[in-house]
Amino acid sequence: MRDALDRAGAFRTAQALHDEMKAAGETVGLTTVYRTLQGLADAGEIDVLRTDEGEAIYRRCATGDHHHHLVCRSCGASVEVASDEVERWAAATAELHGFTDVVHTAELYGVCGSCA
Amino acid sequence: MRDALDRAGAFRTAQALHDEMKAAGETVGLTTVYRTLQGLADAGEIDVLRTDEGEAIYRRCATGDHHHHLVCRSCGASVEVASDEVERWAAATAELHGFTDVVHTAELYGVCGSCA
DNA sequence: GCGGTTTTGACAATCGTTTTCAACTAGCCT
DNA sequence: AGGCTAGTTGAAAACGATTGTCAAAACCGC
Repeated sequence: MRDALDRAGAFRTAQALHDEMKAAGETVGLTTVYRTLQGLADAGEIDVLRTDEGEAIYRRCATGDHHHHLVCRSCGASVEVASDEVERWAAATAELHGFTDVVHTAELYGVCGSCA
Repeated sequence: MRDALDRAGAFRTAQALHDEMKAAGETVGLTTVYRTLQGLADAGEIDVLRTDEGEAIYRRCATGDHHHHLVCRSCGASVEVASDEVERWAAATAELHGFTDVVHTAELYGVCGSCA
């Protein structure tokens, strides 16, 4: 499964991943794909985002550290970006309004150079 | 419907809103709630986010301008925040990696002062 | 009132995801 | 080997949010 995600090198839905694994000759059930993805996500080995339509998309990232993504909405390719600015902004904003235990999401969606 | 959202003053799922409207004595079908919310969202009159679980949550915001949210994960209360820093970061990052037509999301989730 | 359009909402259908459960494996003890 | 147990698998059923269907109800200009 990790292999399949690495092969993709981009964000994929569980079902897309399943299709690709089947196409690659692997015999695996959709249930197992969901289960394994969930496990990897819980273990922090892969990142999970939600599309506008609410579908979960998964990606194996180079680092387990906190970071954000610049995702191509056409092919799913993505760049991992870290940003002190965003971290500082999030922390400052949370404190300003008296919120605690704050986590943040910050993702960029566009069209990559190859797809344009 | 707008009234109900205003009354809530916070992010709500379609179903929660439906419950609250029923409780307030309004007779309205869940279908209509979904339909109306969709219409308002398309018209840019309300904001839509997705929870971690993929559910859509809706909120009537004070401004139609682009902004982000600091949302309480306990009661749904939220603060609208605008940030030049984030806008600049998004634009610069997109350009750096050759992405075009980039939109971004940036939301903060925490626990508000009243709920803490 | 009266035909025609629009809005409504109960219900069924859809779709992503999770659960169930029986079949299958893998390991392990003897 | 043979048998026992625990863990893993995947097909099919269940689930929950959302959307589609369609007939009934409300509205409108006449």
